[in-house]
Amino acid sequence: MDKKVSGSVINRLPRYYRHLTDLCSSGTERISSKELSERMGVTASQIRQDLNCFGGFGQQGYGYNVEMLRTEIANILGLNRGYTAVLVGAGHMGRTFATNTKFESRGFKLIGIFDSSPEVIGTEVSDFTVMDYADIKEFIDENHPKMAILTVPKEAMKAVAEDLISMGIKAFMNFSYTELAETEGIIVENVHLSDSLMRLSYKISECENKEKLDKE
Amino acid sequence: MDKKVSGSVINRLPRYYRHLTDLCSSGTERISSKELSERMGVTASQIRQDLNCFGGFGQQGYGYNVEMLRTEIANILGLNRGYTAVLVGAGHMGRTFATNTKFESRGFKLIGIFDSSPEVIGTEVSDFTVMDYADIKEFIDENHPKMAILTVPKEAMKAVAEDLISMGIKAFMNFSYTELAETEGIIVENVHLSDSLMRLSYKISECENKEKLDKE
DNA sequence: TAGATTGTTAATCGATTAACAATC
DNA sequence: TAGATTGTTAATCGATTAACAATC
Repeated sequence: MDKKVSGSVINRLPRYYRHLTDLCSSGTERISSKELSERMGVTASQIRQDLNCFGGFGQQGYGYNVEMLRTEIANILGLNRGYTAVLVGAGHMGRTFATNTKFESRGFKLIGIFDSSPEVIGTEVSDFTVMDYADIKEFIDENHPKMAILTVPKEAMKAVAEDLISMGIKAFMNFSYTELAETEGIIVENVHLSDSLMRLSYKISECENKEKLDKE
Repeated sequence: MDKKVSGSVINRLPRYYRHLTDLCSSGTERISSKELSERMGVTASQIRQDLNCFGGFGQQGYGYNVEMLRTEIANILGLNRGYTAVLVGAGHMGRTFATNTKFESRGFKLIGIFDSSPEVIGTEVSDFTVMDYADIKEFIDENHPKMAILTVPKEAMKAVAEDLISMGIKAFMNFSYTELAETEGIIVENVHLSDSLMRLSYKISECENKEKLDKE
């Protein structure tokens, strides 16, 4: 029925959700695509086009009900599903992500944290006791987590990913510098913080070059 | 002279850099756009188009020299500039980012870490002693950092950003859930980890829906 | 009813891909 | 020289914007 929704639209959905959440908590009841577009710095046309990929959530002459639209987007994103997740690698990044992330309101439920280093196994991370990676197969066979968060060193990433794929995990969030390729049937979201840093570096250089040119 | 390079091209540059770094360390000397395209899962055409925004780095009949191309991209990204950076907010995320990030090879040099909480001020984070945020103006006036990394709670983000802008900071990397708008003359790179999580949630739901349909 | 704003179609713009002459 | 592969132009494709009839 629905034709495939483009990647650009999907990438914008979390941003809509974020802005609608803000509007909700500031008590706004209704908003027009025009008002929202001004807040977000996009065109009203784009907002209407994007939303209409999923259905007609607005009302002519009125606009959109903020709370209703927020709920619709949450459903589209699957934020109500509570997919189970395990986190592998309880180093700095793993501990931070496990501690800071509101999994429940982002579509997931964290159910276990694993590491292979003896100094880390058994330590506490935000309500969890870090388990031995050697026991992960048993855990997966029992609990069937939907997703794995990989916060392991980049040298280990590929082996761990293959390992987990062989145990039936089909979705990954990968924080390591090396990227995990999206192969058949496997869903991957790569997070590369250093890419963001490099993009920022580019923008600063570009800006400096422009200033230099302006002076001439 | 150069016309404006599109955002899509810039977004891909760090990925090229990453792959070229891998090729370098595996000792590969030359690569054709075709080979690289297969490794990266993009078209050879796109690679050639992208690179030619910045110059002709290849040689007909030969391809590209890996090391030379990597250096060129590093220069384009400004990774050799060592822009000075301060980090504000030494909570979990701040400490992790300060510790895990290879600033030197990503265009930056971290020169100071700040926080406003008395329990955190004075503690050590990877070679740095956390300084009192109350003293940041003095520090900025003296050292003129180019960029600030914001790892503060979302409630504090906007006030801190305005504060720092008034002290002359023009570029930000923002980790807080609330986004920092790109206003005139201010460069911003927003990193929203929960957006990535939501995108992954979408992809998993989409995939499940498809499976369900296939069964019918 | 009159005004506002949607949903949707059509027009425009930009990005990606294909093709090929230039040339190492 | 012959083969390979670039740089670049032209063709295609997709995404964004504009416009407007439908309708609350």
